[in-house]
Amino acid sequence: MTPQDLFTREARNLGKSARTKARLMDAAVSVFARDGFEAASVNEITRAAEVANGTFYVYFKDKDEIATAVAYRIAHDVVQQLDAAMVGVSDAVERVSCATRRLLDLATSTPQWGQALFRAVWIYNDLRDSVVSYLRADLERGVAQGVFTVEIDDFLISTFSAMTMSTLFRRLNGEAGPDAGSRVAQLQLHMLGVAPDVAKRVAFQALDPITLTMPVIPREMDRSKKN
Amino acid sequence: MTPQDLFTREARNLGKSARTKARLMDAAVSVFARDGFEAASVNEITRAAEVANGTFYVYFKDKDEIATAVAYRIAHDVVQQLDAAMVGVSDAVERVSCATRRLLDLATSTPQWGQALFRAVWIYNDLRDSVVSYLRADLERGVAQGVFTVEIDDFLISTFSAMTMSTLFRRLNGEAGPDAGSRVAQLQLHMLGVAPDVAKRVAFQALDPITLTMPVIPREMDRSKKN
DNA sequence: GAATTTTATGAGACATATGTCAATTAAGCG
DNA sequence: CGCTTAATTGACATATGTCTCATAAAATTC
Repeated sequence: MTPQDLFTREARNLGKSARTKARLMDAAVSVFARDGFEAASVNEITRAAEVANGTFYVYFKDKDEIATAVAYRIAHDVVQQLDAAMVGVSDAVERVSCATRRLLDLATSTPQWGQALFRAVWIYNDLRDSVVSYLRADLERGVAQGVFTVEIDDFLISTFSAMTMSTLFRRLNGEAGPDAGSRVAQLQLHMLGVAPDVAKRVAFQALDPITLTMPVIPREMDRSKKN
Repeated sequence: MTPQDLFTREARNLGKSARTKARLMDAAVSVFARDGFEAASVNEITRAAEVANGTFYVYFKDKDEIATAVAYRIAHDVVQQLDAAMVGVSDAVERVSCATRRLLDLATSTPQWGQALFRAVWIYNDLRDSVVSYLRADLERGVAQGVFTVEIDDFLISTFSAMTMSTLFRRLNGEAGPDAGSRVAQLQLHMLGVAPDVAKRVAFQALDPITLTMPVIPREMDRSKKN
């Protein structure tokens, strides 16, 4: 179990069944990250999880089921961490910039999750919507505050997200350096109509680092019925 | 043969071998567009081309070979058409806006090619570079003309392209309407530091429509040795 | 129109994936 | 410990895919 195996870590005090399921999900994350959703095979996942082929089907109906399970868990956890990292930031310009930078930091600090998140967002549209749901509010706040001078609609939001996601992609592939978050945030603010000097200052201001962590569930809670 | 079968059309006056190869390439385009590169199978391609399985291997070593052949041809043709559509446009702001809009128009006018182009650009990095090669020149021209106020480097160019490509993706999936080209061009100009009123005017100015067409090679030229 | 070269075919050897199931092993418990 | 239930296993039936090759069909040449 590597430090990347967050599900297994989370389940280490739970029953055997929960642990095996967690192992499968961690294995799925790394196989999806390496091969992509399409190319990944159930065999590859069970091999990575070090369980027999048949074990997989005890926990998941098929590849699609584990894919959605993993994708939604990752999206959920990332959104939660993002939310937590943003409490106390009220200025719209800062919030928008912060969200982009935090998302990139998080995804880069756990590359396999970052990869899986990236791939999942392309495939599951409603998942993408959930990841960017808070974005719309921040953008509209900025318009209300008079700092953004563009019309906020689905097109703008999609384009904005695409900028973030493409940066994530390049970051994960080593094509962009650690300042990529700040740089794309700056360009996004330009796009929204923020004055260049303000954009530069906010996008490059220092941010204390965070990493993706997961709760450890105590043994007592094992009573929750496993599916 | 549907009007989409551009390779077959181009090869209709050539020898049998060239025609069969063209049929395979057209079939590959539509299968790749429908299923993606990974999921596509040689069987599916030969079925679409209405040839036997073995015939495929006469012309291509494997799936990868036809994939690159198709991807590079499409990229090459699209770039060529794009170039042709831009002669006479010298203003940097107009050129940049025009290139984005034309690319989207082209790719949308032949959706299967658009899909294949989109997928290919994600997979073959050098191909992406070739598609955006002229972009750098136009961006630098704009800086020289004093109309763009950002630094032109790989990061900016990648982000810029990602905006175009994500729009292409949504356009092909019906998530964006015919004005998507103008809208994303406008946002790109904002990002580059162009004044909002200029950006709006240039991005939305009328453009006479073009569609993807291919040369018809006369029978005489059949002497070119087939690979 | 017969001979020769080019092109196309599809059966088949081999590989890998999916999902099921009867049998085996491990865990939990009084 | 012995019994019951939960968890795991891996062989197997089925399916799909890749690539080769001996052979057939078609086109070209003389």
